[in-house]
Amino acid sequence: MSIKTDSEKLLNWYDKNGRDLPWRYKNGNKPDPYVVWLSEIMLQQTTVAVVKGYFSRFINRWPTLFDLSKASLDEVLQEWSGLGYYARARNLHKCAEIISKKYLGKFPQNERELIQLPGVGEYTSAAIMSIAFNKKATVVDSNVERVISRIFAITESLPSSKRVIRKKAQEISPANRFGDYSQAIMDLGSTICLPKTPLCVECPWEEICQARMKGIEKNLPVKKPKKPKPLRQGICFWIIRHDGYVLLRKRQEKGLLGGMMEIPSTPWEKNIQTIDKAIEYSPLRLSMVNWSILSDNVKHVFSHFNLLLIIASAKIKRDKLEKLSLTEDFVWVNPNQINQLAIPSLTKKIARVAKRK
DNA sequence: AATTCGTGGGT
DNA sequence: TACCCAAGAAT
Repeated sequence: MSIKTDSEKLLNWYDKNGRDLPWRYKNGNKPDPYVVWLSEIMLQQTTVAVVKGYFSRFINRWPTLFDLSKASLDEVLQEWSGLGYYARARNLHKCAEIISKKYLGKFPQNERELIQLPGVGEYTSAAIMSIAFNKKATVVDSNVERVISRIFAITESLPSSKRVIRKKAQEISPANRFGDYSQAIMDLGSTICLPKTPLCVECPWEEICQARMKGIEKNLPVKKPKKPKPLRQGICFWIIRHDGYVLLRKRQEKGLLGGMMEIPSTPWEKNIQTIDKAIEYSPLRLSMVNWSILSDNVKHVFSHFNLLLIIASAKIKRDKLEKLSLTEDFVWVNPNQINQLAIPSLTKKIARVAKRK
């Protein structure tokens, strides 16, 4: 097998069949490192279909890295709302400041410095190197893992096969057009070398694919079975002030949904508390209000657990309000403006159910 | 090495 | 419906 002609075959296929994506530079135009970086951060563990809208809104609001570096973290989190993995948004904000101040607005052009930036790991540094600067670097994302596993019929399971995969991916990388090649092999994975039903007859690498020769392409890559998601449960508190405003709370900066606004709730645990016990976690005392339990629950799926929330609703009277001592992470919000805040999808979901009650 | 980090499209 | 999966990073 000739490595040179194989990479050329893929590049020829890419020239005709490469995807038309909003962040991708058109013929002749030089890529903007800011655009490459922003899109790559958004695309981490996130589908193209979902990213498109977010990318468009970010670029419209902050056309350059310098614009983004002047935004507050809360503004960035608002715009990131619903995209998930919010540490990405926190790191994005931090990284923008580093690039604008330490690097005077220019991304460094070597992997050693790129990988030190917050939110930039092995994959993303290689993506920026190759796509933004057309320098030699091997991207290994889940597309590449699938393509390489099949081309070389690697039957060792992920993630332990990652080292072999990386080695093979580096061996077959070309001697030029580094950016195009990175995008080409990922396009191949996302449009031809599909997880369930690979379209081998359309694949420029059909003849060299060892898994195809053995007829095992659909079974690769082998993945270690994932463990089941446990169920966590809780009770959240929809607290309505006399003027209709609702009480929200900002979550701590780190960890799950860090820095995002939430409906106050009990902790989320394996066993649900009794209502009386749960209300002890509420910002309000039982004596101050009458709680009603909504008939509709909220189910939500996180990356590593399922959540079931019961909604307890209460209206607080004007004369009780002054007895309320709220720490500064609490805020009263117009329920019709909740969607403009830095909220995760869970908060949006709870609010939708609670408002239609 | 194994966990923790969201969400929604596709099947 | 219930899975699978996604241009992964940080710890």
